[in-house]
Amino acid sequence: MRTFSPEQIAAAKAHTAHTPPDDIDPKIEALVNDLIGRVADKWTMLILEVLAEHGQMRFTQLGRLVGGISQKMLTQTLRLMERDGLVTRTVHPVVPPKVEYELTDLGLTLGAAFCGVWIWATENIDRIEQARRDFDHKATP
Amino acid sequence: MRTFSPEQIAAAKAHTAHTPPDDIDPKIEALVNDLIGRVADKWTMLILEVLAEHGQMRFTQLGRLVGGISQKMLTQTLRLMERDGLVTRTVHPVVPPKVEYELTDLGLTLGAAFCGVWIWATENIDRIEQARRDFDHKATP
DNA sequence: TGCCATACATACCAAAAGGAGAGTATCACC
DNA sequence: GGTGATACTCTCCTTTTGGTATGTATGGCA
Repeated sequence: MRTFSPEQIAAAKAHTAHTPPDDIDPKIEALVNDLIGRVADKWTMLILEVLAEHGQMRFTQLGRLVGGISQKMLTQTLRLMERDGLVTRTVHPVVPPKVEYELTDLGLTLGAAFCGVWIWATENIDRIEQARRDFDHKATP
Repeated sequence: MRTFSPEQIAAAKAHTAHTPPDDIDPKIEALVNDLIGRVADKWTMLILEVLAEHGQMRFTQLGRLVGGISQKMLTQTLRLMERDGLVTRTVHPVVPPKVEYELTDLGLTLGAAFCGVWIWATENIDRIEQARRDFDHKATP
């Protein structure tokens, strides 16, 4: 995980920098909220991470590396990601079947964007666990 | 939405820059994955956004601004966010009750981290909708 | 003497998510 | 002729999620 090149991270930061985000079109906003809901999904994020780390990969291997994902969820999530243009799916017509998945440019930039959240989580996990302990302690003294 | 100060964004970017993310402690990784699953939730993100935009706010008003959220989900999500140390909850012992919610520093930095994803979504929504149209077109010609 | 406002808690119910397991197609290999 | 490998799909079932509707406490106000 967290394996985005410095160039990718720099690109993401450049985006963040040059956009003064102050539009409030309600229609766009709804679309964006939906999109975020779609993309901020557990399996989507984990698959994104594995593909960013390992590049092109086959179905079963991908499932192993993600860990704890059922075939159903893996297929489903990969299809949605393909539909959104985040991954490419190339079928090699051989027997036994061989299908390879790889991130598109769009997928890579999304991975870079999520990188900030991932870093936030790794950096603040201690504070959050402490906050939880405090909260639970106050609740049940 | 998208109302983080330039300083916050700069801080988030600084984080992204100085951290060479190459640890692979499996225990930490699991914790981080859980945390992300917790935090990358639809209502959490929307509440975060509203609080970042408007600062301190009361329960009912917050619900109105988030839009489309039930009382149950609002209470539930706010409790979880409070437990994680993302918001403070101050009860004014008056009648009728008055409770105010406000982001903590931790909440603000999380908002800043998500900012990149939000910007990614707004910038790429057209490409994604196009990708979806292409995909659906190929599926049903 | 009601009635209202606020910030919940609680109970019930419908819908959706997601896991387990079996089935399928095809060819190579033993 | 039977077995195995791969990438699925399909069905059944359980768990989770989330909405609605209702209850509650309290004091000011008409």
